Amino acid sequence: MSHFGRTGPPDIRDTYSLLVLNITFRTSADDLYPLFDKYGKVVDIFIPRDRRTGDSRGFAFVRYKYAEEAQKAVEKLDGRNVDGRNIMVQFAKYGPNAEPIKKGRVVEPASRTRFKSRSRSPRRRYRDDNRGRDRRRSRSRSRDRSDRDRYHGKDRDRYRSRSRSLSPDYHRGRGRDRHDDDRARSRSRSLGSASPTRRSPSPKRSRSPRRSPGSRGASSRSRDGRSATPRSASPRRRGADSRSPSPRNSDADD
DNA sequence: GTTGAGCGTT
Repeated sequence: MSHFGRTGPPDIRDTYSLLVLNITFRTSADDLYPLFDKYGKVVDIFIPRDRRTGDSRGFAFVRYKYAEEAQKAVEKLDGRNVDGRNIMVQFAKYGPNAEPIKKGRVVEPASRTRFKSRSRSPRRRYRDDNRGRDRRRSRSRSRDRSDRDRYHGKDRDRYRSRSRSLSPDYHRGRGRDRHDDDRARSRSRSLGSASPTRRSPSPKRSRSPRRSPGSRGASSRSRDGRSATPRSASPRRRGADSRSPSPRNSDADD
């Protein structure tokens, strides 16, 4: 999804990709376009975004028509303050197909390398030999937290259902079974071989042991539409829910 | 609303 072309990469055959790092998460291609376009003909600008969230990942790719212009932009825009943060512009070493770009050859003088060395933090270390996507996973520590949080939300349902849809191997192996197993184990641990007597901590402290996984499970199931059957659980649940007209209003225990 | 090493989409 480029701002110039809605159909993926326009033409990388005669374009030089530049990698812009350290940009703010709110910086968009439109914000970088005028900056890079000033130093050369920008063919296209692409900013990788999260598939789930859709927000910028913190870096962008700027495609130049000529390497010389790209090189110039790298030297000029590299370290430029954008939106409050200094961006880092450098030639992209890898293409979209995980193929090394032969064109975007880094041609920087030795003197400049030294200059950049002291200007740049040594912490920036390219992957030694691993170029797989594993790095991507561990790349976002903070992002992982967000993703994890999301997994606890509603998005999780979407992924799960989708996974099952395009995962014939898991047609009925993992996923649900695993959940069941987990639940079964949980239950078994609750009142199973675990120490039942020892399981009782200070009774006077445990005032609200209402933390039961059943609540979540029921909710999840409802979403699935599998065991909707409100009729089955109706009799019992209705009684509990029907505590509204309960004559016990003096019981302010809760 | 947050975060910060890094390499990309139809």
